[in-house]
Amino acid sequence: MSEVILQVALPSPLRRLFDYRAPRGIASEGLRPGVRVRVPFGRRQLVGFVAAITDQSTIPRDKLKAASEVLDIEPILPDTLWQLCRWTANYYQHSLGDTLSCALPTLLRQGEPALARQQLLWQLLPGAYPEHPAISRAPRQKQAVQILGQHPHGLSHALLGQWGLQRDTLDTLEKKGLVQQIRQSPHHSNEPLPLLREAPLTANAEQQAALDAIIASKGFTCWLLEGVTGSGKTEVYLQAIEHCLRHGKQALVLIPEIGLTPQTLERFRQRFSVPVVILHSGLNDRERMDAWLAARNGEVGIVIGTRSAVFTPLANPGLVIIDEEHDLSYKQQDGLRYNARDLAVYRARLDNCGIILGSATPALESLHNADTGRYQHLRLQQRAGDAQPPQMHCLDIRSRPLQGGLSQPMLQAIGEHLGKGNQVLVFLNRRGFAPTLMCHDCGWIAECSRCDARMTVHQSPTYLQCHHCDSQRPLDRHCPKCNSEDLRPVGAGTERSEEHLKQCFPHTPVVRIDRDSTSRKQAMQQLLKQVHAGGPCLLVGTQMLAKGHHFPNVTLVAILDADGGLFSADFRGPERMAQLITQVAGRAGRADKPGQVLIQTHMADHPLLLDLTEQGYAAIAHSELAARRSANLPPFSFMALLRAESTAPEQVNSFLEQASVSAENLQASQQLSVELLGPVPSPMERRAGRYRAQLLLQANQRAPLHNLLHQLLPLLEQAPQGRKVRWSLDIDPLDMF
DNA sequence: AGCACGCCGACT
DNA sequence: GTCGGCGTGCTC
Repeated sequence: MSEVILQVALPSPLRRLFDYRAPRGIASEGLRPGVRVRVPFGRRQLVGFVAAITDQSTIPRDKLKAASEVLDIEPILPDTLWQLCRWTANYYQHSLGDTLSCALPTLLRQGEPALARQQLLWQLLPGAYPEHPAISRAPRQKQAVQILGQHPHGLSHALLGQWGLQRDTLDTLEKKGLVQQIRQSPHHSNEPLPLLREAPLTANAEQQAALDAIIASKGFTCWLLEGVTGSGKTEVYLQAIEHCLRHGKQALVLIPEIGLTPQTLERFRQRFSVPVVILHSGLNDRERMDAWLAARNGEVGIVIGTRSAVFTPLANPGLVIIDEEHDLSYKQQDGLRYNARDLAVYRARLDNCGIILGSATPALESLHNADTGRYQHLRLQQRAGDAQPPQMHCLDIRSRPLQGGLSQPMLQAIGEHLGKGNQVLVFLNRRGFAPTLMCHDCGWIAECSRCDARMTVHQSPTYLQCHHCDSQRPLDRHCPKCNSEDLRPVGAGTERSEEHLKQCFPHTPVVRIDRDSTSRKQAMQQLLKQVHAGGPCLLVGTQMLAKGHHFPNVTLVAILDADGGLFSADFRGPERMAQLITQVAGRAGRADKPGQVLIQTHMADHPLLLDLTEQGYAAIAHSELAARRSANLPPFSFMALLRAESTAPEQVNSFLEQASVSAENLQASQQLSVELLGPVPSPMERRAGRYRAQLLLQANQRAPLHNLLHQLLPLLEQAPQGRKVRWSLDIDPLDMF
């Protein structure tokens, strides 16, 4: 007589399964892979996932515990999503249980039943009408019947309350047999609604060509929709979604973190009358679970969300859209370090549906995939309404004095645009007043005590802040080295540019948009109100300004510092710089007000800047890809980064050395196809009081890299050195810090 | 990761 | 005398 053994994936960093006996009194037929179980684990109870069911275990009988509870009748995830999670855990070398937990909303992770909260709705029964004799002398009841007659799907108490209708009115009607109460999940709709609330816009030739391609295809296809700013990518998304909905399928839309602007969402809700759920940070646990279940049960047509929404289950998946696919916020930077864009492509493959990656500045990885035919390349090069692309020029600031980060010619250009009643956007990717506080007598620089970094000067209130660990302290009054009192802020951040612009243009409102000025909720919307009013004004801000918003009255974009990207230690520096400048440039102008972009630089003849200003992003992307090819960098090779940190630098080194030796030994028996670079200290060796170093693994093919990692990770988990440091593995790292 | 067990310093 | 520091080991 064989026994039923459950192999359970648990929310723990341990990358293995744990065997349990079936709970007592549970028929084994009720147990299927994918159901949640509550199990005793050490001294606590955990919610795990049945990964497999067998009849034997390598664990001695007396050590096997019985699961305490089966939490689901059906597997909690549809099959393709279950497969996606398994693939994710394997690809990112992460515990399966942890991965599955990441994919579930908090309440389900904690073992709540997978049931949406039911809401009670009042509905008319047949035969109820306002002139019914039973209510002829009851105006309240008459009103209720009238209102309910207009809402055949039913109305909740809360909504009826808005008309001033009380519970007892409805109770009386129920007794008279005119209304009934029904239970329903909040997203449920029981009658087909008209699909569209608003007619689609007329697509131009390019948009139509893209749509034709998307609509014509069946099954899995990945499209790279490369559309310059203002070319109407969103309209293509909307019409592609419409097509998907018409076939009774659901659409999943991923947007970058900062892209969650009310404007974007409003556009979806305005166009479609089908239920749309938006998974945003404002939802509480219950609302999140309800939305998740509604998506899984096929009750909503469209799901919109950020990175983590890639794990939202859909009953009828039909289309996936990744907006601004190059955006870095699709990569999770801790724990399970997945890239939602890459996972979404794999998910679409599993679901056998289409996926659109949209961007004005596609990632080089995506362009390469389009070049090699893995993705279908669709281009939108025309701006709506015949608007001209902005004219870009470099402003050589070598040996020119800067005030508040601004050169004289830049100030002059700003003055000219303001003089014509237009708005100007000043972009500086550095918040605070000044990036450095320096002693004018001896050259001492204020540094962070916990990081290898300089303190940033902030003003009103005045203090020093480290932008790497957030530590703060008051400004020094004397130089600690030479006791001089002549300490000066050097360089300019957004606060200083704002201050200087206010002095230069005292009659023009200056609006600063950065993390500091928008930390309060709604502060951003408040600040932007003035800008959208349309009068002359100056906008100063960091990359927060580069995303999501459009400023039709801005005719000049002033980029104060383009040099950062040219010197960057990271090989992706130029790509990032080109994307950022192109994105900021795209914020400006409209058909009757063409935009101008001025870029301050010390390297006006740098080929990268020349290419960008004269030929645009596509040209840069091409030459950068060529450079990556010859340097054998991604996307022409594949990387994994093993990072370690600890307060004790020698333990960091000893762990990574051990890892390096293990990796070499593993390779000695095979061929040496994975290159090991390091261990080396991280570019910023000390951060928040911890020493950091890394070992880079690089290979020309994915397979050997992953084979090696597969064997290496168990060794690292066992290594005694690993217990003393914090370490993590980043597959396909996007930044090297 | 938790959570316990276990063996050495400053405190009511 | 105890409370508590975090090293080490285990979780089916």
